[in-house]
This record gives sequence, structure tokens and C-alpha cells, in this order.
Amino acid sequence: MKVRFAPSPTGDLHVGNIRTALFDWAYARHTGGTFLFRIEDTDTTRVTDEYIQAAIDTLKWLGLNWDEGPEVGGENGPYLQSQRLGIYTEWAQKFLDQKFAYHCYCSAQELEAVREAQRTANVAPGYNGHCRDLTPDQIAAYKSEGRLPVVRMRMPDGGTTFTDLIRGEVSFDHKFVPDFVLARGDGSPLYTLAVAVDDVLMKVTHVLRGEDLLSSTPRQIRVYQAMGLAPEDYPVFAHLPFVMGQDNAKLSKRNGEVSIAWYRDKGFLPEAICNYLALLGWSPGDDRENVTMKELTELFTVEKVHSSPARFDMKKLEAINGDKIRALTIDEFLDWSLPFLTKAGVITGSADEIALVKLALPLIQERIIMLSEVPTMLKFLFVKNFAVEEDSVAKITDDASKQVLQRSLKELEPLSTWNHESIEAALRSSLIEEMGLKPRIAFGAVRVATTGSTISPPLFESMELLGKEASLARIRAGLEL
RNA sequence: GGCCCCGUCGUCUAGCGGCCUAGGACUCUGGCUUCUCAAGCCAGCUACGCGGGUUCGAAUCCCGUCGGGGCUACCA
Repeated sequence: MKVRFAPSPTGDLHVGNIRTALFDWAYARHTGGTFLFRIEDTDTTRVTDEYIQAAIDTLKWLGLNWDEGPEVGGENGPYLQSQRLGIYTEWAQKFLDQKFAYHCYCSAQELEAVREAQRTANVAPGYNGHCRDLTPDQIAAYKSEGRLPVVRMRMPDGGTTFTDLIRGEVSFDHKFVPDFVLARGDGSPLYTLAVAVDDVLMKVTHVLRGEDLLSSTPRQIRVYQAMGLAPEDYPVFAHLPFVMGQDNAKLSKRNGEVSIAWYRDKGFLPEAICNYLALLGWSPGDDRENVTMKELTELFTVEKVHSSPARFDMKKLEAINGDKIRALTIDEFLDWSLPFLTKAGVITGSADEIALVKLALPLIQERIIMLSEVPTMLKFLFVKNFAVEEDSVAKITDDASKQVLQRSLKELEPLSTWNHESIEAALRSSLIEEMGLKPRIAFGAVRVATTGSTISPPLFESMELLGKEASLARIRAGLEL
């Protein structure tokens, strides 16, 4: 049992690609089979080395490790189609020799004219078979014109029926599957050739891919036949439903970010992304939603995959990400947070800073949904030139607030033990009990003065970590505003 | 246009002929809790696209219809 993920990196891997990769991976792991990763870079005008590397990095970051493919190798390599060109040429020639395929000399303009005519005549579009049975004279004539022929597969009469693991039996009448091109005029292979040849040569048994490829399946099967494969040896197909954007269109930059890099920068955890994506078009069958990667491999089966498309919902992803963050141990949370803090310039990475971060993280673990919120939440602890946020200044310049700060200062200065219990006790008895203020009003003023914002981690714990000296200094500064 | 796929709350889904006056999660609304923001707890809103069958009985099976999507490349 071997499952493959074979993207064509014409851009950054997006949510749909990743969902496919995830299902491929989970299915392989579930069955104890092999997960093969192959790069389909036959479209040299659109695939770049950068995108290929990005695809590799993305899969690694997500934890979707592969058993065969780039970097890890394997006995069926190479795993970049651009390095396998000779193989495709060979097969194309074999198909030519066996008359399964033929040279087609039609020009792009001629083809377009045929299609145009078909459109207006309202008949099934597709290649009209013009070059199927050219005479030697005709061929010679085309050659003398300098035309470079493409290799075109001859679709036999009849039809193709196959059983899709997700959709059941699917049939195509060959009247609607025209002869298709295997190799370009310059000899380079097309997807239809390379994908089928590689799946056979790499001994792939299960093809899980996007439903956009459903109608190209008869063509792949035709190539298997031409390669001499017995029907029982054809790979099994399962066409995954789309992941769509909010407005029912395919996911794009317009309706939500699609690049996985964006999610990583925002501070989404790989496990949250995988968990959420797993729920798009699949469910364990009960009410479970929060699953670890390990549980996913245990629970995942293609039979449970839907046939209908799903819409991507950022809110749900965020909710799951929040859950995953809360499930982290402090050390894990620390490891994930540090890069965000250094990148934001909040800390430089010294041991003292890291120690303080570690003490502060428990305070914010249940109040954030993305790691990118960590720097904003903890900035007040590290900032050198402290200043109250512009929007919040007005909150502490009124007389009532001044009185609160004045009194706070008076109560806190003499404290010999500086921890959240002693701070709270001092402030509560004076501000709330003696002055008779509402907690949210009184503590709100102290919060703005010490953290610089109306939103912060719990106040007394924050002040404890900030330290007595800094806390008092900020309150004094607040009084000057 | 042709071919193919799809159709349960706003969204993701459970449901595979009676357990469904349709369950869960996210969102949203209201409340509780509360030092802010969260988290947590409680409550509420809202769905089987439509029309015919089959059946004692249908979200579940069949047909039609409408709607959405994909493909229709010397892209994948």
C-alpha cells in the first residue's frame, strides 16, 4: 500500500494542497503503508526552484514526513519529474511504436479554430482526430513546413469506468474524452503522461487527489493500459472534495489567506492547521473534533471522507488554534513563543529575558488564539522607554484616576514583600474598601499606568513580574501625564 | 453548450428507513463569573434546496427539477 502526494508547485502550497497532503499522509500512516512525495515540475514555465523548496519546507514544518521523495530518497527515484525526462520520452516512443499514440501536426491556431467551430455547432469540444491516420505524404508535407509534432494518445472507442473510493462508480464515455497530448512539440512530457508513468513505476497503489482531476482519470487509465498494466494493478483513485473560500469560490487570496507561510507567521500551530483541515471533508464519525496527529492517523479512513466540498472558516481554525495553545506545556509554549518575541524585537534572547518570559507565559496562555499575540501581550515587561498607549492616556489623566494612582503609590511603596498576593491585598483594601471604588475602575487605572494598555495579563501578577521598582516608577510617571 | 461531481443550521459536520419534535462544534445573541482581555459555565437563534414517488414509516431509497462546482490546454 503506497500513497503519494504529488503537487505541482506553481506557487506556495495552499490550504487545499495541504489538506490533500494531510489525507495522503494520514491514510498511509493509518494503513502502515508508504507515503511518497513527488514533485510534478513538468510545467517549467510555472514551477520554480523556490516554490519546490517551499513545498518541501512546508510539509516538514507540518510534520507530514514522507518515506520516499526529495531529500530522503528511495528506490524509485528521482522524485522530481524534471529529472526523469528520459523515462517519459521512452514511454512516449513505445506508445508511438505500438500505435497507441500518434504524431499530431496541428498548430495551436488550427486547434483553436476547431474548438471554436465545435462551440458554435454546440457539440462536444475536443480534438477532432485530424492527424490520427496521416499518410506518409501528408507527414512529409507537414515536416517540410517545419512543424514539430506533439505526441497524442489515441482514445479507443467505448468508455472508462472505475471505482472511486469516495464517489463510487464513475463512468466516462470516450466520446467526451478526446485524444490527448502526451508530449509537447519539443519532446517534453505533459502531466497526463508523467503522472501515470510515475505512479506505475513508483508502485503507487492509491491516488488521493483533488476532485479537479476526476475527469482526467480516464486518460491516466488509458496510459496504464498502454503501459501494459493489468486492470487489477491500476492504482485505486479517491477524489477529494474541494476546500473553498467563504463565497463558494475556490480558495484564493481574495477570500482568506491561502498560503501556509501566512499561517505560520501568524502563529498558528502545525497541529492546529492539520486538525482543522482534517475536519474539512472528513470526520471521525462521532462528535470528536480535537485530535492529535497521532490520533488522526489512527482514526483516518478514506471511507469517511465526504464527496461534497467544504468551506474554509478562519474562525473555527482560530478556535482550534487557541485550544492547541492551551494544551501546550509551558516549555513547548516557550519554544513556540520565543521566535515571535525576538522577531518582534521585544527580547534579544538573553537567559534573563527567557526566564522572565517563562514566568509570564502562564498568564497569557488562555487569552490568546495566535502566537503573534505573545509579543503584544508581554511587551510591557521588556520595553525600555515605557510609554502609555496613546489611546489609553486619557483613561488616567482625570482627577479620579490621579487619586487612584496617588493612593496606590502610597500603599505600595512600603511593601516589603512584592508578590501578586501582597499587591492585591494592599490595593484591594485601600482602593476598593476604603475609597469605595469599583474594582474595574480602580484597577483599570493602575493597569493602564503600569502596563500601558487597557488590555493586559492579570494585573497583580503582571506587576509582580514587572518588579516593584519599575511598577512604582510607571505609576509616578502616570501621575505626570 | 457538452461531460462529470456535489446539495443537513451562517460555517464544519453526526445521521446510512423508525432511536430525529434532527445531535455536536465554530460563529452570533443574551446571561453567569470576573481587575481588563480571554478562558470557563448556562441559555437562545438557525438546517434536511424543491417536487413527485417507493414504504405502515424517509434527512436517509428512486426519479425529476433547481442550485453550486469542476473539466472541456502543447496547465496541473
